[in-house]
Amino acid sequence: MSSSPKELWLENQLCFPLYAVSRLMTKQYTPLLEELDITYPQYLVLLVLWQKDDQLVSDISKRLLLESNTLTPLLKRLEQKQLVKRVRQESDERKVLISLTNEGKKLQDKAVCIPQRLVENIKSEDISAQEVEHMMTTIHKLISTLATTSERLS
Amino acid sequence: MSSSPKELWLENQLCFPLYAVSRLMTKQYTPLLEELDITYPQYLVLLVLWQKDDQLVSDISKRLLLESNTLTPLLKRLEQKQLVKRVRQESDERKVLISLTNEGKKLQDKAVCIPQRLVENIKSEDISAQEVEHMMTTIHKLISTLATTSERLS
DNA sequence: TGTATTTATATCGCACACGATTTAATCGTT
DNA sequence: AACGATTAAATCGTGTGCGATATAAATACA
Repeated sequence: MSSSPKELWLENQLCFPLYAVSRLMTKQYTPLLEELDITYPQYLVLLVLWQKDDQLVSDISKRLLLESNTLTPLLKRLEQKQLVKRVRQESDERKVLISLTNEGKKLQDKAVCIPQRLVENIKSEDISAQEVEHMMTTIHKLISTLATTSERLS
Repeated sequence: MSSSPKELWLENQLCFPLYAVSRLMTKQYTPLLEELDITYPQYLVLLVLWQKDDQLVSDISKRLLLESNTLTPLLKRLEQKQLVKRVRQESDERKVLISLTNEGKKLQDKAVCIPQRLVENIKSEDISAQEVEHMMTTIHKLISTLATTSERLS
C-alpha cells in the first residue's frame, strides 16, 4: 500500500497534526472575528493588550513569539483600524509603545463571548474536557521546550 | 495585574497554544529541510507522495487539508525544482496528476533521518513519550471534529 | 441534444510568518 | 568624548494560507 518507511508517514510525524489542528482551529475563529473586522493574529495582539495595556512591541513579541517583522505591519493595520496607537518612547527612542484606543478597549465587550462560542462549536462526545486539559498541559511543556531550544539556536 | 476577564487570557484560549506550538515545531524542521532545499509545506506534499506516488491535486488536498489555491502554486514550485511532474489527465482534463521525478524519489533517502533528528532535538525530561502519544490521540480526535464541522460550514 | 449544474484546478488579493538585513538609538569600555 | 557593540524596530523578499472568484471540463437531465 505504501512504499515509504513508516517514519516518513504523515500521521507519524509530530509536525503534521499540530500544523493541521492549528489551521483548523484558526478557521473556527474566522467567522466570529469577522464580526469584529479583525484577523486571528490581530485578535491575539488585542488579547495581549486587553490583559495589560501599554506594552512595547518587544513585549508583545515575547508574548506571542512573533518577531517585529511580523508585528510591525500587523500593528500598523490595527492602527489604521483605529484600535491601537503606536507611540515612540521619548526616554528611549528605539522603543515603540502600543496602546489601545477607546475603540480598541470597547471591542473587548464584543469579544468576551468568543471563547465560549468557540468551545460550543467544537464540543464532541469523543473528547472530554479533561482530555483537552491534559493536551494543553503537554502542549505548554512542548512550547517551553521548543521556545528555549530555538532561543539557543539564535 | 490584568484587567480583562479570565476567559480572554491568552493562555486560557484553546487557540494560542496550538498556534504557537505549530509554528515552533515548523521552525525546528526548517534547518533540516534547508539541507534538502525545500520548505515545510513542500516537505508535507513530498511525504504524501513518498507514501503513495501519482496522486491528484485533490487527493493531496484531502490529505493535507489544503485547498488548490495553496497547493497549485506550491506544486509549481516543486515542479520548478524538478521534484515533481504535473500532468493533466487525458481521461478527464480537469484533473492534474502529480508524480515524483527520479530526483524527487531520491530525495526521500536524504529525508529518512529527519523524524529521528527532530525527536532528538525536542527530547525533554519534562515530557514522556506516553504523554506525547496521549496528546496526539486527542489532537487527532480534534482534527476529525474540526474537519467535519468546517465541511458542514462550506 | 442542448443547457444547467457540478467538479477540478487555477487565479487574484490580502495578511501573515520569517530569514536576512538595515536603521537608528543606546550602552559599555576605554 | 569616542567608538565599537548591542538593542529595538523597521524593511525587504519569498512562500504560504485562504476567501472569493474564474475557467474549463464533465455530468445530469429536461
